[in-house]
Amino acid sequence: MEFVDESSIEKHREKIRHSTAHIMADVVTKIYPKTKLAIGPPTKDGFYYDFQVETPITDESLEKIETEMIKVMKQDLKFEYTEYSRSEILDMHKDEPFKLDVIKDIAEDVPISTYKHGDFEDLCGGPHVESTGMIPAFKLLSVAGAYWRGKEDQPMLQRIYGTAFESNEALDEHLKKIEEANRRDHRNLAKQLDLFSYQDELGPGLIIWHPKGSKLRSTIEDFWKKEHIRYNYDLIYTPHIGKSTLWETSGHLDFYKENMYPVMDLDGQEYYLKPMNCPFHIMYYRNDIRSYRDLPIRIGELGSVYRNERAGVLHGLLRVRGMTQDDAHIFCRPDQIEDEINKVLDLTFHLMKTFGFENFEIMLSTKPEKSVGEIARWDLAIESLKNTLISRGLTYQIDEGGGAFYGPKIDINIEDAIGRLWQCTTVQFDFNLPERFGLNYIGEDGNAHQPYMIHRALLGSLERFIGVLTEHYGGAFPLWLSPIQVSIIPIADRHIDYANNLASKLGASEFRVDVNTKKERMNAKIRSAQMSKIPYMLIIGDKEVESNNISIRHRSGEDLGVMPFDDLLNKLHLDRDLLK
RNA sequence: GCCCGCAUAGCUCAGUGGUAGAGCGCGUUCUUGGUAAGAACGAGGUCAGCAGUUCAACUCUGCUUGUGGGCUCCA
Repeated sequence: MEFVDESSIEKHREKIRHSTAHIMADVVTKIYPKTKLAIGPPTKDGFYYDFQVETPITDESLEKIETEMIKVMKQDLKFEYTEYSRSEILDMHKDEPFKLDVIKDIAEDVPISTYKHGDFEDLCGGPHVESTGMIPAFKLLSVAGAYWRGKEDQPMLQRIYGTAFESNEALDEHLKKIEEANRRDHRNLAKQLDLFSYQDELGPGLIIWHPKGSKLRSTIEDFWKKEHIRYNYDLIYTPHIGKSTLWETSGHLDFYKENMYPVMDLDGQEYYLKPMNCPFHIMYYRNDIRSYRDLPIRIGELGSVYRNERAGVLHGLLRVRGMTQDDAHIFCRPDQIEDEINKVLDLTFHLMKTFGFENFEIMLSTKPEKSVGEIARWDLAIESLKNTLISRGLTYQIDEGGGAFYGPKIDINIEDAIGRLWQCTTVQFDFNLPERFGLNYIGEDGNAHQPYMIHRALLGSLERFIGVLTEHYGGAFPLWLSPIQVSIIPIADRHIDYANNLASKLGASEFRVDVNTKKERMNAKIRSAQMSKIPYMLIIGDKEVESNNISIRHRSGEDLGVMPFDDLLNKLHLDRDLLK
């Protein structure tokens, strides 16, 4: 079978996957007779089917289910389409509560159909492949829990995930992609590269940054600060706790309390650990009378915040309880909004491209039903966001009603080396806090006006960003980010002095250098540097000492030859500073 | 928070109702070597924690904690 374009292969896969889900449901209902069926749609990468079963389905059961599915496929049963009247359908499904729920949502005048193969008939609009024999390649992947209709107050169902493809080759390719993603998992790489850890005794979602991870992080922080100063931000520092009155004014105690750590009592005053930086930046803004001439004011901080994330959502660096946001709040006049958004986007793309991200997906979220702030402000803000995106020629999707209650926002997802999207950047208007804190500036007319407030985090949080960055590079960071940039490998002990001397000369140019003086053979030292993904290895033996040269090897395996120190330094500078 | 797994040495993992194993790493000794692992010896574990069943629990049961895959939520 050949496919002329992407969309036709996608449609074909949908049919295969949907059909595979039916076959799986067929088998599951036979192995677990009291199963109630929920829904089983195709997804971007495969399919799933949700069941309510009496005994939990385990990973071991998957094999059995697969085996039975293959039998059904071998029988090559036709998928037969039938339309029913509403009363027939309701009667057929009287013992299937979830199906009844689905039927309720189907409009009265629409015909209701099923697809049947063998003796298994499932409520379904199709389409399907012609028969069960037309599933070229499939695999069941995992079992998971899932709420009915994705709502927490609904029953918890058992979900089986699987995937199916038009050929074994395509399936293999997909499985390899999953493997590749696992190979890049930042949690494993963090152990291998000794970047960070989290430990039982500490508490979940709290990160200990090891020296190498800290080096990576501070390199990012230094770069971030330098660029923010260049883009005319004022960087400040604020405390980690604040009095309850602050959080009452900000509204966090009303709307965000369940995410905040419990109250601390001190001298009869209540304090809270901060879940966000905004109120502190506002404290700075409000510390002085502001003129329209002062605006825009851009206040930035690498602000550490603590949030009581629900235990089940924690995940490595990507979801933690203590994190540092690359936060900033911009206070500006209405006529400055568009320019400010433009500048934020300039800075975002500049940072992201420097970190090696080239492709982005942009979401614009508009006013939800429940919201604060005048309509005119919402309209102006949304228009400004749109105009800026359009004038830059950026394509974006609109999430209608997806904004926060306090303002519209742009989220930017970055695409990593293996095509996955990660949400890092968020640019949000806030009509709530300026109102609550009574922020103002004195306008040209001598009257007080409320400033626009834009909240933005570009990397998101350093934790998440470093997690993403680690997976993007598979741990092989570019030179400027590598915790150790150069490993010097003396072949024998008599070369150590030369190696140390070389290390201090490179150190003088601010390269991060390690001299491997272990009692190992050169090959073992190379291997060790290789496993640590150190970009450059400098081999020092008799030949180098005699000729006053250095032998260079790159972690790619390439032998870069022998050169004098000045050439080496130029080469490293070029890689670190110009190719960055 | 909810569903289902998992928890054995610093790391990756075997293992049995009758008081614990490998590889890597670490230490010592020998070896001083040319681009991905030189060799020998040695140290290292209340088998996550607490309770229960049992003559006997690392192994079975329950709870707790942590963690993995998801759901929900989110930087």
